[in-house]
Amino acid sequence: MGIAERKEREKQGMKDLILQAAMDLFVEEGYEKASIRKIADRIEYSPATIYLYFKDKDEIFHAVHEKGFDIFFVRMEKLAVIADPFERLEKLGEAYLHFAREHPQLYDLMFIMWGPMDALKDDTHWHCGMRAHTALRDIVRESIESGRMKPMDVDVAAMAVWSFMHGIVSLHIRNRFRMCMPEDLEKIIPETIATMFRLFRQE
Amino acid sequence: MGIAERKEREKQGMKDLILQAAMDLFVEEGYEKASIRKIADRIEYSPATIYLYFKDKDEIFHAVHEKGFDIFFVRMEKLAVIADPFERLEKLGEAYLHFAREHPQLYDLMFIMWGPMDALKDDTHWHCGMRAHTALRDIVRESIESGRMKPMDVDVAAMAVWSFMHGIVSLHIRNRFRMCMPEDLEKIIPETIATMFRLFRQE
Amino acid sequence: MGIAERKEREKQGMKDLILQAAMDLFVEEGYEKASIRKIADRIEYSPATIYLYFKDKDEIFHAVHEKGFDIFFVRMEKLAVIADPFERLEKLGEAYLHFAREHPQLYDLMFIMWGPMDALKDDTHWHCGMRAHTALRDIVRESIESGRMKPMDVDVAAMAVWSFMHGIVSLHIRNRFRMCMPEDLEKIIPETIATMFRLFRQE
Amino acid sequence: MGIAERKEREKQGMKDLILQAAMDLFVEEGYEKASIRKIADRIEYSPATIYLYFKDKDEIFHAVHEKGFDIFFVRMEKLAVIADPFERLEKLGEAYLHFAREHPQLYDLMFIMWGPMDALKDDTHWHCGMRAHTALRDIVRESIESGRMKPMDVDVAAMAVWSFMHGIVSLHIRNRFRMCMPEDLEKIIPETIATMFRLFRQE
DNA sequence: CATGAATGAGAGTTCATTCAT
DNA sequence: GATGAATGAACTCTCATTCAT
Repeated sequence: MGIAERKEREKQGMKDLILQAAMDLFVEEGYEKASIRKIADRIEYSPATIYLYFKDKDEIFHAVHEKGFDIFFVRMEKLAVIADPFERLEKLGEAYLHFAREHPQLYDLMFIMWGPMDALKDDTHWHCGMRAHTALRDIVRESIESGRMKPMDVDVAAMAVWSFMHGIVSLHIRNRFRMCMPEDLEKIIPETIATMFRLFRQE
Repeated sequence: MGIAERKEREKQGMKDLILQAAMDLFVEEGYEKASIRKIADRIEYSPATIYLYFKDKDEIFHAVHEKGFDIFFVRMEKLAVIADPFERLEKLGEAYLHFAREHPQLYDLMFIMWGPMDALKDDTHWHCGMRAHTALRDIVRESIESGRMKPMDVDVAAMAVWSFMHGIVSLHIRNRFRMCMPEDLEKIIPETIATMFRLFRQE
Repeated sequence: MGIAERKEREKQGMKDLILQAAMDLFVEEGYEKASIRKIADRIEYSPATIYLYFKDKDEIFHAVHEKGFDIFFVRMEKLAVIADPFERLEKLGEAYLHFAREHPQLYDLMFIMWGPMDALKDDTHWHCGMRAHTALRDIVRESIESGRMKPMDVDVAAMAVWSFMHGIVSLHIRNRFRMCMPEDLEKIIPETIATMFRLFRQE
Repeated sequence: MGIAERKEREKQGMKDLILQAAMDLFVEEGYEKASIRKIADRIEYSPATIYLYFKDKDEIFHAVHEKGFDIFFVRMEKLAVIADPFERLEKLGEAYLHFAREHPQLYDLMFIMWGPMDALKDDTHWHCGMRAHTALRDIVRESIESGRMKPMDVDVAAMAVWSFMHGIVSLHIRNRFRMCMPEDLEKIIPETIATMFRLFRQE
């Protein structure tokens, strides 16, 4: 079994190598300009080799996408141990920020970038987004029901929280906060997030 | 002077014609897929003609960008007549949403898309962003000072408001709210915005 | 008007240049292997230039095709002056042979080669073939009705004549008569054709 | 000797397997579009395996070619039992038609297609053609000598018969008889062949 | 001023083929 | 004996851009 296993591991390793290079390129240049050739160049393989591991450009994009959500969900699920739902929501916000700062390229890909989105293959993407959104909604509902969060419509609250978090994170990683000095940003972003959650908290 | 003036006017007219077509195309197909040839076809000139008015595709991109901010600022300035600063802030939020929904690809271009930002040409972009941000900060400050908005750090509040508005608008535009039915979105988005502003209001 | 005319002539000249090179290649290497690049190389232009004159590879193929039939029909029509229908038929056979020997590549393309034949664009091809076949049928009918040709079903006779002529010509230009010395072929082919027509003649 | 023999048999078995798949593919998609990979897929071996049995695609082509002639000759030889030479000739015509209709792409490969005939490898092809032609000539000679066929030069007659048969069959196979309905073709083709032979017969 | 003509570069993709294992 | 992995070369086609006219 050793051989088959090793082969499998090597195959996965190659896929990962491609995905990493692809991700970098997608984020650096956007989906359209990131070419199979450039991906191949970067990992020092021939373009044809890419096609041994992925059917086409779309498939690469979706694979990177999925990989991003895998990491994302692992992070999210670690918060499940926090008993107080509102505290869980706050930590979720922090985790969201950290994820975005640690994997700005992935975040970009997952939540900002236009992909091919053929509707056909969109399933994965849609499913991941759905799952994340449902999780958020559940936490928000619990928070409100527990009386720790101001009473409001659950869907509205979930949309508000996600929108705010996405806004701050995406403006940040796309460098739209240039009016602040980087060292100030380091402080003001968490502060802004904290302030927002304070507004939602039921005192 | 008459001749030179007329020539200047004609030249500007041609530039506008090109920009309008370019904007439409960027809007319809995105930056990458909007080719010079397609722009030329649309205004029934030859591709070469475009180059008499703009150095390259980048320059068109930046000109469209600027034009977008022109439209944007005209909208914003109409709100100056509103006396109450917090009400002005709320209307600003509404105006922001309407701008984004009426010109989604323009919003995309201005606030989301990377574009070919060669540091060099980035000046314009930076300047526009700065101007918008300063305007927002002023309104926020006035709102807090007038006691109509909860007291908090001005920079934090400005960042919070902008982040939220950008977040909701960009998730919407880039189709990340697919979990809601379009007709529901129509209602829930304004509701969410209203809810957010209520949280900021000093009761 | 001079300028427009000259331009038109030059444009047609370029088209002809491309078509000539394309024809050579189609025949030398077959439709599949004849690439746009090779056509471009042969006329010492860039591949992209080809696309200024023809939409795609199909269009080139069909244009060559049409050109072939143009030449073909001019030849055929010259025979209309011959009063006796059966003699006209015999001369038609000779003309067919001469056309094939003078333009073996065109003949190949028109009557042997597989093209793309998308059914969609097949119209031209179909139409040309139809026209040629109808002309043949008319001559055959006249020949029989005039009593100069043995009485038989017109459709059968037309098919027989065409099949025979095509057979001998195509085996010839595709070099399937290698068992005969070239100088013998020169004699035996016309002789065989003459013999065939003698069989059809009503003595 | 047993082992070597078995190995040889197995090797031949594998070759046959490949050839069968190749033939099917050539038949279904034509030579150019039939890729080594597709052949390999079909027999569920890897593309590399093909190269253990055949040097390259050309060699496969020629082997299929030869196989085609094998089938062809088996058919032809079955007619040897017919005593009357002219009747044998007529049956040969019928057999030729049936072979072409049952294996149209094989016929195409053997008698129409250029293939990658490197002069070098052309030997086989030439030899097969020669053999077929000689057989035909012999039958024709016998027919004439027996007085059942009109007296004429043997070479001329052989060429005429083959040309006609090849013409009707190849126009049919390459879909140049589109002016007739398929169901009409079914009747008119055999009729035309019968008519032709009647012309050759000595009454 | 406007353009027709041209092109180099590059896109995604497929193929026949090789070779270490 | 069989193959997984790899690749160079080729494919059709589109693009931004230039330049002589």
